[in-house]
This record gives sequence, C-alpha cells and structure tokens, in this order.
Amino acid sequence: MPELPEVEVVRRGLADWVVGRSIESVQVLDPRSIRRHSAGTSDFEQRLSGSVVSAAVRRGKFLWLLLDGPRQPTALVGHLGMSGQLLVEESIEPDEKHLKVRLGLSPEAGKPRELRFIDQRIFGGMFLSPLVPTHDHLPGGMGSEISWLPEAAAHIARDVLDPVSTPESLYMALRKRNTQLKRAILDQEVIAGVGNIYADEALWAAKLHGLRSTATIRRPDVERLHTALVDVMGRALEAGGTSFDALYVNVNGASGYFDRSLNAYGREGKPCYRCEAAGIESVIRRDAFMGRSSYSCPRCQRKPR
DNA sequence: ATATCTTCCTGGGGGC
DNA sequence: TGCCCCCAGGAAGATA
Repeated sequence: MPELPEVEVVRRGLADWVVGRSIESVQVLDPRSIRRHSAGTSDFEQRLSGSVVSAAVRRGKFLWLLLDGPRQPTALVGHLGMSGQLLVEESIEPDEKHLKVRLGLSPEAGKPRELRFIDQRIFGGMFLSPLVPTHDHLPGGMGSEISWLPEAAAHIARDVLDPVSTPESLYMALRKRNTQLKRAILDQEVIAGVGNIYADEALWAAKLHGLRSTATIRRPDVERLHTALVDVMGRALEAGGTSFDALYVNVNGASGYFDRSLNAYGREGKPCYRCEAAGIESVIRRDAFMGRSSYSCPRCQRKPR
C-alpha cells in the first residue's frame, strides 16, 4: 500500500505531467471518494473546473495540487489511503473497475488528457481545502516558520524526509508524549509519513521494541530510530523511483522494495536476518497491536517489562 | 486536556 | 464449488 515513498513518486509524476495545466472538466463517479468534501459533489465539480494547477506538494502521506484561480488560494488534496492510485491517461483508455474521479486536463503536446483517481477500498479520497498560514514549530530553538498548508493538513507534523526533521526534533516530540513508541511514530502529528510497514522496519533496524515508552526513551535510541526511518524511507523511494514509468503517475501497492527488502514486516516465523548473520537462532514474531499486526525479533528488540 | 478506541471499505484468502 | 468470515490499512471523530 502507498506510504510516504510511493506518495512522493506520485507527487513527482504530478509535477511532471499535470502542473501547469488547467482542469477543464470534473466527473465524480463515486461520491464516497470525496466524502471529505463536505459541500458535496456538485460543489466539488463546479469549484474545481477551470482551475489551473500550479504545483504538486506533499507532506507525509498527504498530497495536494495548488490551484490558481480567482478564488481564495485553494488546494485539491488527495490521500491514497491504502489502495488509491492517481493515473495520467488518455481519454480513450477504458474506465478502471474502481475509477472514482475523472479530471479532464487542458491539452499539452505529448501529455495524456485525463488524471484519474482509482480506489478499491475507498480509504483514500479527494477534497478541496483552503490554504491557511500555519506555524510550524521548528526543533532546537529555531523558532517557527509559516507554511501555507491546506486547512485539512495543517495539523500534520513535518515529514520524515524533511531536512528540518532531525534526531533532536524527534526526541523532543517523543518525549512530549506519554505513550508507546510505535503508536507515537505512527501518529502523523509527531512525525509525518510513517505507516505500519515502515514503522516495523525502522524499529527492527534500530533494535527497538514498539512497546517502549516514549516518556523514558533516550537520545541514543532516538538517534538510531531517526537514522533507520530516513534510511528505510530513502531506500524505498529509490526503489519506487527506478520502477516509475514516466507515462504514469502510478502507485501499484507492490513496490519492488517491499518484495525484496523487508526485514521484519510480514516475516512471522522466519529467521531474523541480523541474528542469523550472527549465528544465533531467532524467529520473527507477530503480535496484535492497535488492531493490526506488529512484527519484531524477540531477541534483538527487547520488549520492555 | 490527552490517550485510546471505533469506524469507514472491499476483495483476497483460509476454513469448512 | 461456494459460502462465510476475517483481515489488511490511515486517519477522523468519538469516547474515556
């Protein structure tokens, strides 16, 4: 499913294929996909029609197109949920089974005429949101900075791959919370972009158990965690980038990275690679956590008592 | 106030 | 073979 690296690949595709063009027509095929647009389908279609896309922006797993128009500054916000796709395609292509929204784009040489939102499970969606000036509190006494963000995404923290996210800023954010480590890194208001898979991968790489308390976590632990998060996201982004077909703005939910490089997630009952390399037998276990699964090595990720 | 639980949704897959 | 039930996931809103 799409996580930060996949969403970034989509953003780059939108920047290449959609930015600078106008949205000439809008067709909502399933209103559930725009349920976060509270004014409804016809309002969405009318307000979006005729706007010009000036940029593609991402923070965490939220993605938005900045719209230039006569109205107040507005973003078309998209979230892929767990099965969403954005595809740039020719109008002649048959409708996908789970096509939810079709945007007709102004003609441009060599570029397809439609941007389509496809979503099987409908956890994702699109909606219009006004841009609001938002204070981002920067770490380490650097004060605050104003960013113009869609109102609906203004609460999201800085992103894992944002240079402003540092081990120290993560340490400060974690220490402010009183919860379990994995809960905290999945919380988009602590650090944006981490989903269940990368949370488990980063915790494994940092040799930390997700049940550790954020209130007592130490700097060296957080430094390893931050390094692991940046590393795992960075490598996944490279993998997603290399398989990116320039004709598509595509997320297919099965990036090559997932197939080859997972150390913990989905490996229940299989040997922990790190322990194996050290000549020690240890098997990845799966535990229920927050209504989903957590994978960890019982030996090198010590569970707190 | 903060922390945690529930809900939204579909189709693949396991069990029988 | 087919049905039924569970499971996967992010995040908003409800609840404790």
